[in-house]
Amino acid sequence: MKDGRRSDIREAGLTLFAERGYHATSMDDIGRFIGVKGPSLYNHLKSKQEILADIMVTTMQELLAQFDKANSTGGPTGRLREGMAEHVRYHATHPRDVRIGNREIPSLEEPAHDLVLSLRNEYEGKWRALIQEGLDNGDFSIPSVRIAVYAILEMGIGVAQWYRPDGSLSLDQIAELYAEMASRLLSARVSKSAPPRGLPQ
Amino acid sequence: MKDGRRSDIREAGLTLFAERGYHATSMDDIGRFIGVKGPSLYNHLKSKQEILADIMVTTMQELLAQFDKANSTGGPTGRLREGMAEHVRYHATHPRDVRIGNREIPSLEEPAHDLVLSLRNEYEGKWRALIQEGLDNGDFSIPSVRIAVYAILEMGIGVAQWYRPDGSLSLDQIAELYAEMASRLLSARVSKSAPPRGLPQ
DNA sequence: CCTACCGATCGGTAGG
DNA sequence: CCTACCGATCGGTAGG
Repeated sequence: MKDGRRSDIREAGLTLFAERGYHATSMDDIGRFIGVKGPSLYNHLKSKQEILADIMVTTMQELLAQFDKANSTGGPTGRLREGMAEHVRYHATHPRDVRIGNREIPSLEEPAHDLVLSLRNEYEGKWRALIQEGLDNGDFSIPSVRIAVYAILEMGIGVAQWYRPDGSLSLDQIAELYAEMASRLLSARVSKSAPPRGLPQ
Repeated sequence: MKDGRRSDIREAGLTLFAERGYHATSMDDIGRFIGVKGPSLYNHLKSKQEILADIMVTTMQELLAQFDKANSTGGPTGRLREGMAEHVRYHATHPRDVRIGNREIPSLEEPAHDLVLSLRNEYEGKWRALIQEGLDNGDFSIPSVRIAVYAILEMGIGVAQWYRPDGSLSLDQIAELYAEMASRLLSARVSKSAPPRGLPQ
């Protein structure tokens, strides 16, 4: 059942699509990356498009699953901090997936295109619900839930563009810093259940 | 001197590169957009790459010029608010340019590729200087200037993806909202020179 | 501004 | 897994 070649091809697609883009990567390029000729890839898949769809759908499903874990218990302030930390951790540790996910939407064909868009909407919806809840119970203060969600998600996505594992801040420190920035952005009240942990400086 | 066709071609490139991507747009597509055949374009330019380079270099130069105007006078808090409002206004009103600028960097050839990267560095450097100044004089409080700059710029860039002129908030209201979010993110002290203007709700 | 055409490259198939 | 090859499409040129 486990097809090792399938995951080799996926890995090659992740690297090459992220570096050059989908349309600038040929099947020969992908084959060369794993040491075979282009046409040999068709023993493991039906089309180039299949590689892209697999990457983009799986990425959104993983992101949703991670968020659900972080968003399961506690009040809005604590869940905001945990959710943001997880959002940042995911983007920092999956830079190729995220880069492709934000860049190749026009390159996706149906039905994967619609599926990915609906998964993105689902993810945004979970965030809207969380922030709306905090607004309703007085934990947060912000003029527009929708715009706050855009701002918070977008600033976390950016981490994928600059994070390096050998940087001066650890991933946990960076995740905590973004959790703090998201809290400030919403003027979140300090909660007892999730006190801010120590930040550098 | 004014070659009307040149700006027609640029406009076509803006629309098509933003929608489909550079490599997924052919010279015939661009020609069709302005009502000529693909080969006729070569009377006005030397290569497809020239269209992309023109778009990306001009965009970064405009963004830098806009920032310099907004960042010219006052203390860090006021300049932060004005700079952020202008950053957001530019991204909201140039969605195609910005989308191309953030997506087609790998499609750019030298020397334009290096030029655009250095213009981006210059833009980030101006923001770092502004925030460092506010940190030094006690207007701002944030553990990492570099990460705060990434977060602030990135959340403003995101506006290009969702802003519509016929939305419920005006562009000035949106710009002001982002200026407020950036201020909160930096825990900016309220300054006398640039009091927060009225926000919706 | 056009038609005709070039060499190169593409995704994918045939056949072994 | 390979070689050989297909039809289509690409950016760009020639020549008018």
